[in-house]
Amino acid sequence: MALSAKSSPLSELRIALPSLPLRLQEVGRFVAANDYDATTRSMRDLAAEAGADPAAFTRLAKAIGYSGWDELRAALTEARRPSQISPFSVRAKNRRHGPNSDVALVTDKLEAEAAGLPRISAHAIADAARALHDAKRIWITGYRSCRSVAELLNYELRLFRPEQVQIVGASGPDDLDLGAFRPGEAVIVIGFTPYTNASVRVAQAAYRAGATLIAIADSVAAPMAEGADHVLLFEAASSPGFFPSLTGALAIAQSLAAVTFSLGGAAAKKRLEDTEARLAAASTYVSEKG
Amino acid sequence: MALSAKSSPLSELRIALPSLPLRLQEVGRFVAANDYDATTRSMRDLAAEAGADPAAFTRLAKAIGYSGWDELRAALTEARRPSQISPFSVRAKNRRHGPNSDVALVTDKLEAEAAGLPRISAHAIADAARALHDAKRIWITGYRSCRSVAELLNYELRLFRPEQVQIVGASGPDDLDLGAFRPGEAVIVIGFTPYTNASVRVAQAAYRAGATLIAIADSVAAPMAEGADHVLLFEAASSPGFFPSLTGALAIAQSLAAVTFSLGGAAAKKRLEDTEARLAAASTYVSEKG
DNA sequence: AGGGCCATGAAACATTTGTTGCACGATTTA
DNA sequence: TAAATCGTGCAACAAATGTTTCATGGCCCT
Repeated sequence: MALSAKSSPLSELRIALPSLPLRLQEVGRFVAANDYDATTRSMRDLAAEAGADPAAFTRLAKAIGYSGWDELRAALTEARRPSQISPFSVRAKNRRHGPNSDVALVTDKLEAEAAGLPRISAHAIADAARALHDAKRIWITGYRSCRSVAELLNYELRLFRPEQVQIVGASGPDDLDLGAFRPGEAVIVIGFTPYTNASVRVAQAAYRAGATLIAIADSVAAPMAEGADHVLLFEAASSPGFFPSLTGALAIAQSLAAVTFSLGGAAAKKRLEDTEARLAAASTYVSEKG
Repeated sequence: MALSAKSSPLSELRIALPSLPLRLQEVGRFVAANDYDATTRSMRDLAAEAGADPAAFTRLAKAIGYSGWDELRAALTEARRPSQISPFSVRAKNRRHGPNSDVALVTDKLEAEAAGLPRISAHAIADAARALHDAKRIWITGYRSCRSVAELLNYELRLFRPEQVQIVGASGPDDLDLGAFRPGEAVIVIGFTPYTNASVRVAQAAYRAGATLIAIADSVAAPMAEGADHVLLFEAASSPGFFPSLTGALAIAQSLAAVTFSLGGAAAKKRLEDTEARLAAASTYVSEKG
């Protein structure tokens, strides 16, 4: 079984990389970034594109334990070979118990989540996005594990609508924000069983203020979905394991942001580009290499 | 680029196959059945395995309109090249318009994400979880949109290991935490293209300190994956839309937490129950209705 | 049957491949 | 400061690559 401690050539490369000479690091990075070309094109060809000496590739291979470039490339080729075994056959054996029950747990979890995603209603999301598009201001709420989803939504929406989006409670006690809800604004509340009192309070405040309420929840019976103009459902409990799954909620949040952006048209695009340009100017990102 | 928009070289081959000489048909079938080997191994090598003459490969290539085997192989190689990630601006364009384009966008996004999830390596996650289980302390890092994933991971892990988990930079400047990394501790860094400098700094600090480095990234070539003991890959660019998808990263984070919890056994379970009991006592949750 | 045609395998060809020895320069050590 | 070590590019090397040529053998047509 291929389960042994032997790892892929790319991991070997990655682990050895920091302890390598400068030039070898360069070509090592190049190989890692272009491993498909590494398996198909010639060493000299790669060297020309990487702007390095052909010999460096041979030396790199030897430095990480191969007899030469040929052997390293062969390893990369095998690692890339399309798997002939179907994932189902793997699933069939070693169920539940045994040395690899952890792996089975992960596999189950991922498959369950993948199966859950398409059940999300695309129409409902598109409708909610239109509501967001029309909103003068957008408030976002999520407590406990849902806070992460709330923050991602906040982040993405602020990329192209910086002044009009904020998380409830971000700049002080929640209660202050609750009084600020106005008609024409949108309030998003994210949550699932067991529901936190705080999120329900936010939903009620939004409802009373006449703001557009968008609930992202695991059930239409969720208390924060009461009186909501839009309810977007995901399956929190669909996955095996001990914590409810947030993948569905996150997928909804991302779709919501994407559609809202698309509704924003040229203006939104301009805003996003400005933001990206500012980040680039502040050298937030690692610069691209040739 | 030899010819204009032609179909894939493999279909060209299949079409021309019946009108070819006997021997060339055999070779052609072999190429069609083993096109991965055709792109990676040498002509003579293939000939030996197919039980044919090396010259037959050159003749086959010429028979279907290529200048030689090299050119045919180049075409096969390009046809097999993994779909490259297109930059944001390119992806933003060429969207179809129409009344329901928004709905289509959501559907595309969800389907793509569902398809991407099962590609995550369950083994790698299980291994990383074991490393987390053994770690004396766990540091978590994620900037910009990845911060949301980092915070979810932090939240879930703290449910059963409250004193040993923290987000880098949560209690002051990042730099203070970077000096606190120790061998025996684990550092998780989450990120994708374009990579923030800050996340790379954290990864390097972890490496230098001898801590166990776990990278959750979109590529093995990611700078914060260099020297990492575990790399968990997700597809950020797999989904249509304008922002990279975090669903994969989130699924990894949740699986990681679930497996780590399961490794924690009875002790972890006790911890979780205590936490839940405390939250219930503080009446955080909405009480069940009859 | 004979003559032309084409398919086929083996061997020789010019290129290109991965590798290695060597010299130069930078950095470290005594 | 001198010696030693290491990293690096260049150039020459043998091996392997794809291609071509040539001789052979089978096939069809007149």
